Amino acid sequence: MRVLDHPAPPLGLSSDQARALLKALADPLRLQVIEALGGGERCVCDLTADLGLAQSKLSFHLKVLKEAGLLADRQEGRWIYYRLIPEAIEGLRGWLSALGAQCRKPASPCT
Amino acid sequence: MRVLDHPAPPLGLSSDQARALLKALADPLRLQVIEALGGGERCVCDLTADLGLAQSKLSFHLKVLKEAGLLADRQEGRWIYYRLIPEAIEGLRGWLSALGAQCRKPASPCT
DNA sequence: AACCTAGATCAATTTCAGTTGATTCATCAA
DNA sequence: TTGATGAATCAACTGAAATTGATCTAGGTT
Repeated sequence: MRVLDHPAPPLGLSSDQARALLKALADPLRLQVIEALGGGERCVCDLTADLGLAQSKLSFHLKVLKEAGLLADRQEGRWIYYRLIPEAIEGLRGWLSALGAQCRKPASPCT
Repeated sequence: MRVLDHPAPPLGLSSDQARALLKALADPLRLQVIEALGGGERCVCDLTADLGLAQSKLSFHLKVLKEAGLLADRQEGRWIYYRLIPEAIEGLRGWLSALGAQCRKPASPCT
């Protein structure tokens, strides 16, 4: 299930949606991919070369990122171009801001 | 190494720091902990009870979150209180906003 | 048609994070 | 001091996710 397929509960991700995004991002290789795509759309062959990865390895991680809703792809002839979906990142940012909001009050001391 | 121990490169997290935070957050149990602490500081015994976790299990995850720089703890008698470090969340948000910025340009077609 | 290349997929393995239960440590009470 | 409790730590186990190399598919080319 794609995280962003849902019409979206009014606005703002559920915990689970956020966690899926976090998990997808929390891998060194995938983060490199994300950062590489931060500069704009790229084809798989370029990514493979730039990151120096085995083809099946990259393919695996692209799939994970795509299924998480972070990437979209598009075919053109025999090449496939991947790009970031900025709304996914934006959604995660929004979710994070809800977290930090009200956490500064001290504990009710423990009995 | 604590992610937030560094005086911090001017402002803004490194990739590695961001990844450490993402990884720490990308676990269902740890996310529950974070959300539980969103309401304010809590002692471990309360968290254990609220989340219905084995003690060593919670302890393990608290450690992960603390080492990632997301939580701080404080001892009071025999109890230990944990709280969120909102700056960590804030830092991650900032890092995310840098990502989505310029990713909308199409690929330079692949040769 | 035969062939080549970009990329996805699959099965087998490896790796590593999370779980479990036991043990240890420290603080407080009797 | 002894005993009890809150919490961290450790070693052994489990399982999910990543890596690897091979195979498969589809689009182009000749």
